[in-house]
Amino acid sequence: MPPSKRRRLSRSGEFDRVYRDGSSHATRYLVLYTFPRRDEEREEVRLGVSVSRKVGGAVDRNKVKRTLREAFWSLSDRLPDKHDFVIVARSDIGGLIEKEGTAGVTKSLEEAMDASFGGGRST
RNA sequence: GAAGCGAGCCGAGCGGACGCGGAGCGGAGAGAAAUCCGCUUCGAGGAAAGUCCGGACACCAAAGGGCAGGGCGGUGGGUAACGCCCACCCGGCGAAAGCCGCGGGAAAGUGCCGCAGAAAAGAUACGGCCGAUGGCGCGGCCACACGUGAGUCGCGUACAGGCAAAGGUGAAAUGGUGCGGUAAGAGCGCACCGGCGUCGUGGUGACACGGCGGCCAGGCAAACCCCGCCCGGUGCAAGGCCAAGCAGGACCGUCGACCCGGCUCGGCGAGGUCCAGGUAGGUCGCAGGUGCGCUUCGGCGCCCCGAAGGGCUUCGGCCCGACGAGAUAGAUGUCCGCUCGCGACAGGAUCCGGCUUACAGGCUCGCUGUCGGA
RNA sequence: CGGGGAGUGGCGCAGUCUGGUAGCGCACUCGGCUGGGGGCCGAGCGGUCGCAGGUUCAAAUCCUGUCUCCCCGA
Repeated sequence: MPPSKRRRLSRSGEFDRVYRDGSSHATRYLVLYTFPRRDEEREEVRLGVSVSRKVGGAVDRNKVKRTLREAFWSLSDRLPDKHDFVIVARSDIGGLIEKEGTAGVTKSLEEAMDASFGGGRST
């Protein structure tokens, strides 16, 4: 299992590349963008999270980000190498976390992943 | 006791596992970089919030004068400063403790006061009231020259004149109520109340109390304005350093451009504007300081007390003590066990002092006496 | 993080500076012209002026607080 530290997107250009050239799949609670990187040596998976002010205040938004990251890296077995991902939270996700916690977010994220690149990890 | 009022404080705790951000140490690798591993340690709030004020700090050459512009507004203190705080005064509310108030000037000027109403700011006209005085008319008495008036009385008229109470409008009508007074009336006179001026006393002062005078003065300044005090602009995306990268051209300018927020005086002194092209990375700023707590000393204020003295609050000084967040797509959770009242509002982004707004529940101290009990 | 702007019928806007009547266009309803539709003409319906306090006799307008939305700045 790869460690989860600091595998983050941090530049505006990196986000723009994923939005523009990647593919997207949405559920009621989130949108998952997927972008396969080419021509780079690094094989790691990276994640960016976007939570707008519609979701809530600073406390709520930090909590959504934490929960999304935790759910994402708990599914790291399924992730293909050399890909960048961006998860955009939709405004209903606050209620989901309050009712079902991390498990509900993980389920919603799995739905999006199924639609994006199918079942289990491809060798 | 219930209710109410004021001030201050807390705002989940403990243990375990897995994680997150910073710093330090050790290790892997080759030696200091990058990366990875292990250990230690630190890691959000009373409002961190809204960004409404005030400062620190930084740059604009220095941060200069005048005008314009903006802010504040009872008095006296406090403060680095404030639009903040404290005490007091005045006005309003409450039975009280207390609470609330952008609370200077309307006899410097300008402006506004819709509808209604006679009238909305010099009050005057309008509609009215009066019949004391004069005039006119009629009648009685009186006089005589017998149809006149120069006298007198009564009635009428409203011509001269007197009056400003009543005018059921309005948010507001040149003071209110009562008595006297008069032809009718009127602060015309008197009593009480309200307002103004002046003098005296008390107070640092805002003001308060008392005496006297006289009835002259509508409201709005969160309308312009006047008076007093204060204010240069921009904001850490300020700004300094380093690295990477590109391509130049046109015009203006030391005969003084650009700039100093606007105008002007004055000043600075070499670059500026536009088009095209390139890059939007790192690091410093970035945290121990006008801040907090305790004791003591001193000062302002308020309260208790016969006095000596004491209590509260606030500011300043000395000593002592505590306090290690500094991120940069941006760190505090998840799961399990236990306790209780089952946990609200909500998280740094340069820092500090205030204000305002949001908030489950709880604690401490002081006060009031509409209600109940003894 | 800092700086600015806007909330008025269903929609887009005036009115706010200078306080007393909330107005315009489109849309909607009814009637007329037409064989019918469109179009034109006439009449009508519809607004807590984002919210809460304050000043004033009187507030969409002036003042304070608060909520929402939008724009700009390395």
